Amino acid sequence: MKREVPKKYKHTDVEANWKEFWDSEGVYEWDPSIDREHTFIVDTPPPTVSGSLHVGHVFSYTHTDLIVRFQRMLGKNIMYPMGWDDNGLPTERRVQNTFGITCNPRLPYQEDWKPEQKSAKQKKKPEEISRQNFIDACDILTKEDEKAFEDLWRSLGLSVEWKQQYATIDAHCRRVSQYSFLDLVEKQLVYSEESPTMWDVGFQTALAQADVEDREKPGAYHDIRFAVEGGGSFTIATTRPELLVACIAVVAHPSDERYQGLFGKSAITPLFGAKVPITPSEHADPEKGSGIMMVCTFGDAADVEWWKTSSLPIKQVIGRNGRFESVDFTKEPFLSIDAPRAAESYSEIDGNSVIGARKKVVELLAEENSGFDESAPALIAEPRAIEHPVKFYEKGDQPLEFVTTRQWFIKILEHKDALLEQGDKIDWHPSHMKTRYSNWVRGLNYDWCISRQRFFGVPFPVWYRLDEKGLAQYDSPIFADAAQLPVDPLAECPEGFTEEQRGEPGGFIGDPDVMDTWATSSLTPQIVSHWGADEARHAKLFPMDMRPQSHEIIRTWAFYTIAKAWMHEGEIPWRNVVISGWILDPDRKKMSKSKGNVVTPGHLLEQYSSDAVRYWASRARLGVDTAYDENVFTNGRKLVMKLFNASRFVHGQLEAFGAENISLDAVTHELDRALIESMRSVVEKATESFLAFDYAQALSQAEAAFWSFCDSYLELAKIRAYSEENPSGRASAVAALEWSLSVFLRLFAPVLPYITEEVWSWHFADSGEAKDGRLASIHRAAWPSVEEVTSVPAPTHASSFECAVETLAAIHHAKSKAQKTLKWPVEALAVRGDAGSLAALQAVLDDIGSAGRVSPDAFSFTESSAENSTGRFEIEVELANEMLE
RNA sequence: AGGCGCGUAGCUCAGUUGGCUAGAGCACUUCCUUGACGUGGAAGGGGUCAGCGGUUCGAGUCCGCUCGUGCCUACCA
Repeated sequence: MKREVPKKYKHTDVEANWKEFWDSEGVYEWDPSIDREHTFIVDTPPPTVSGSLHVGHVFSYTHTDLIVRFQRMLGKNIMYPMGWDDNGLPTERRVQNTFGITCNPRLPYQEDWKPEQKSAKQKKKPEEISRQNFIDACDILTKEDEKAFEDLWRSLGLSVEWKQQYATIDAHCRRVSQYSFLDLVEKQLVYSEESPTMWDVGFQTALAQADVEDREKPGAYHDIRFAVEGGGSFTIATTRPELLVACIAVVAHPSDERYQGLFGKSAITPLFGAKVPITPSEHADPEKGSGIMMVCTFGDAADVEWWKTSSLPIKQVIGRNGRFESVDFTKEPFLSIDAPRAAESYSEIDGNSVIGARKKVVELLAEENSGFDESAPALIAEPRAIEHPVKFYEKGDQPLEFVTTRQWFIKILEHKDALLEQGDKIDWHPSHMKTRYSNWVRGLNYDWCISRQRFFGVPFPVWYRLDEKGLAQYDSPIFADAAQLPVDPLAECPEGFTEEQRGEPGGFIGDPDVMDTWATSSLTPQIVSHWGADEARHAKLFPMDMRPQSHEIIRTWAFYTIAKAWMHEGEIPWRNVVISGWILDPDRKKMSKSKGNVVTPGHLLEQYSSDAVRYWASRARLGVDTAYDENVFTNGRKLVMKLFNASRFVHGQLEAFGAENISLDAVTHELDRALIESMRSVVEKATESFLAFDYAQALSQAEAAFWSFCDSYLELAKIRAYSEENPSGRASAVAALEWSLSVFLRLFAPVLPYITEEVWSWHFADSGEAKDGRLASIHRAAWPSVEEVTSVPAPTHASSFECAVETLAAIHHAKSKAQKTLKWPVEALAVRGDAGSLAALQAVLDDIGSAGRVSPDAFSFTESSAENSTGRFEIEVELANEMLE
């Protein structure tokens, strides 16, 4: 598109214009007819559609776009899709709050139902709706956000292929996710099991190891005396006295001298009078506490591990809601030697939360006769306060408990080695990020629990038969057929059954759970490739080239994606992982919504321009955290303005000379050849950096070269460039200017897509080759290459450019020192230097003369072989007495 | 407690496999102005490269230790 050259640069106009152009011309479209080898595929992170994006998102998404734009200019067919993550808890909560609804998966779908904004009063009594209606409501709400996100991405100039969009809760993603589950069933990589699992009592759902984090919390050691059957006692220390009722054993280290006499005997728990074995176990640390400890089902992960290797029963006292459940002390496993007394004690805590129960138990333990040995309190001292790590669901606010429930798991523990190997096959940028992956895989302790007791998400394509008594037959689930997907087992019935048989003895029930949101997110490559639906497309798009993401989700998104790709196809999902750092606030804390220190990007794009914001992002190397600093936006804007002004000047010369007369064959002047020589090296270095995903270095190289081009070359060559008396010198300068500008524009195009496209359109869009019948865009132009100037010889003297710059600098210095304008004429200029440098200098003397206002006869040269400490030359400048006309 | 980073000018950061007098931008000081650009240009001040020790002809760069800082993982009796 040919554009008039504006006098002033108004980024808002320019950006609006080109944004529209790129879209209407399909500049960023993926061409399905091109083969894999010439295609570059990105596994774009689908942003969570809840609330708003902040500068941290702008930062990392720009990094991806830089690499994509570079690859596109290398001639690659680009697949750069965009997804929206609207699956899972954040959306569930927001839809509930906005529409005052709640999901009841047991309700039937109502076709004509529409969500409405509700008053605060109405929201107090949320309307119950079916799962599919809830998903519809989510669609409606997230669509608005997605539109806002898309607008921002477009403004920022992300060269996304907007025809390739997905949302993680849409039918396509649900199908892929369920298809993945069925494939894992077939490969026997998934199983369901009733076992103690990490459980959030607030959200009332099972969790996976990756969802859990440690938080430092205050706690207290309680020293509690246990009686020994047949006489005697010992003291354990615990931070969880409320779990005393769930104690199944007492253990000490086998080598611990203090307890040798107790092994094999039974202990009697205080308050509840349960007889539990005293056992030697490596699990106990003699150094810690009293060296002897109680094992409860379940206080922590160690208890679970220990219990698994024992043959002891489970004493599940904490229910799904985190409250203490009723217990019968007259029967196993809770059988007490004094059941009435145990029941009386327990009546105090039955139905309490963990916190309430703890308080009560401590009070009870402090009473006389609380133990079963002698008439003294079992709690033998005041609790000792400590700080200790406690496991929490990362989105939760109550400590996790271990609750025994039936869950689906993906087998990852037995495949650690294979998954480590897969990690090795991928190139990580920066490379040390692979260590985080490896550490995580090595440290895994649980298979991947993928079922969640939530409503909004991808359901399991599974039903269970009910026997005559109405009990579910979990051992022989009925799986959906791949052709049925996506399926909602609570709304649809399995083959061979009718809806009337749902929940009836001899009938069936649907699996009520939904999958972990990562079970779907881990399939983003397969979602984009249409795995299982379009094998030809899948073959063209999988595995991908690049996964951009941040480092805190290596343990989740990267790990799960690698695991799924390996399980389904024995492949790596992508060849490169590209990790952006974080944006830190001025106090060097991570910018995040929860900390309330976020900066939103809208006004920055307005104020500084999209190019300037992209410049800011482009300066940060991969994996490096960056402090938020608005000065960098200003630098970016200055670069944009400089490009605009320098281009305006060059364009003026090209117009005046006549575009049709410009030829690289005319580059005969020493200075111009020296410029092109230096450009060759810039192009090579920038290309090398970009190929190594180091866009920041590529930018820094291009930028340094460009400012030097403006300050030195343009100053030296400008007079010759419009001198009509010197046609060959002029032709040489104009051709050098044209090529150099085209190189700079293309080097900056990935970083500054708007200004470069704008300037490109003034001159180069006409000469550039239009592809596919589309109008030429710089973003479809070829990445600059030294091949373009093979016809231009190297300069005669390798140092002529440096000699010119040094001499001009000396002239400027003299004028600056004398506080004169740079246009002040020079009376005499004496240069001392070695013969080679003097020869190089003389080859470019005409330009120095015109730029420095030195007449040809004012120069004098003296050969000197002496080494000079400050430069190539010793230069004496004598200024004229007065400014000439 | 282990692992991985980081510590260079007042601020934000470069510094490639060890190699001339350690760089850039911003900020600061002084000056220049009208034909690409004051959103510009020129000149200048400012650093015991966290500290200590080692290898080397030579260390910001390699090795060891220490300190500070951040993240990841672990630690729940």
